[in-house]
Amino acid sequence: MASADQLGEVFARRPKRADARRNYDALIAAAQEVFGECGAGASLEEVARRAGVGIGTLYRNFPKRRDLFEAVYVEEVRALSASAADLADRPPWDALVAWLHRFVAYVGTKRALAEELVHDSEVFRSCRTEIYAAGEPLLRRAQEAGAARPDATFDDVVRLVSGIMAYQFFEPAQRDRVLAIALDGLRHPATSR
Amino acid sequence: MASADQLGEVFARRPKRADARRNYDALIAAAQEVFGECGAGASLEEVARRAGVGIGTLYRNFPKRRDLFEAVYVEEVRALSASAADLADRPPWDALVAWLHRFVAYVGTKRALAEELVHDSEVFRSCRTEIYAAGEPLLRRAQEAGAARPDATFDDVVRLVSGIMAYQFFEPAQRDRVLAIALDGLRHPATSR
DNA sequence: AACGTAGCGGAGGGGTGCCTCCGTTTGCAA
DNA sequence: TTGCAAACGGAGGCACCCCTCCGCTACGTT
Repeated sequence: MASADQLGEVFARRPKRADARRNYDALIAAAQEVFGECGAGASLEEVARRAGVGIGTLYRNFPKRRDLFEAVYVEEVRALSASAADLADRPPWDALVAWLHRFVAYVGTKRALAEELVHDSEVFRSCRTEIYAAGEPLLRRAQEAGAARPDATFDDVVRLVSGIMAYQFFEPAQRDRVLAIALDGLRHPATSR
Repeated sequence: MASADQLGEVFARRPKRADARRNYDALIAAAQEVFGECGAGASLEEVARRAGVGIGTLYRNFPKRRDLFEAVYVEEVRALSASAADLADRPPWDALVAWLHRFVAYVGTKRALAEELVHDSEVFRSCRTEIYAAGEPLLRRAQEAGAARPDATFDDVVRLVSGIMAYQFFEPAQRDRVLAIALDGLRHPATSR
């Protein structure tokens, strides 16, 4: 699979020596934090600082800004896509909703990142494929079971949910209420209520 | 009304001398452009440059970064809130949907701005009040007519719609499809379909 | 234990943005 | 027309960031 190749390729860039690997991982963790807080425009020196690592080390591991973006992004995608597997035994609609809730958590901080990468990045395309491979069957299953409206594409659903959740909700109850409205719209007309 | 006071106050900051007024307006127009393109982190010198004005002039009119944000924001809000009036004669549901479409256009580029201002700004709160004053009656009317679900607050609707639209849609048809799904969820259960 | 090398880190040059300050220009009232 | 206060604009000081380069460190091997 082309997508697996791409993701594996990024993964394979991890260094082998113990200290180097530690730094690499610390950098990705720090980048997740910093990008989450400051968006894609965040300072790389801040990332290095927070990782407890010299700026030189950052640039050796990630020569271009985009390389760091990609590595962070791939890390997230791997986790999300893996999480689709353990939903197979749930009822179709529940499985879809549960996965979308995880998707929401994933997309929350990664918005800015995605927008940065969306411009011609092979890796980004692979990640999309990966996510779609994980989530699309869940939607199809719900549609085949008559639980979800048949005219919605998976891409529609992704945009529906991820957009809503990108906003900060100070009140969790409201977040659920809004998501519920959206999901009601996604339900199959005959089935809803 | 407290909100009108606040908005009027910002409005009153406009300079009186003809050349100064021209520059002030050019700055706001340029800022709308630049913030739309680059987000809230955009360079103020770029704004001045694009307005064809010295950086000093920018800082005299808007001593703090936030002042410029507020002025741009207030400008948008005035337009949006005014636009609710000419929907009064449409059927309740149609009026709501039409206004939400305008809201979408408004919110598209102002996302970053809003996030910047949301942290303790009196003016921002006034703008919220202003928008809610314009939009909330439309929702209430639709709910009273039995066209919209009664458990949704106006705040819910704002978040539902604005979140979705914050993403760029390359295909307008998809944007409409996604919005339609969300609005279906907003419809009253008994009325939908 | 000793060594070769992969990896480290931060100094530093270049660039950009923020904001202030002040000599110059210009609108407008008399 | 003239005068002056209001407004202009950009030079410049400061801060931060990007990225490169190279002398030093310490990992893992023998």
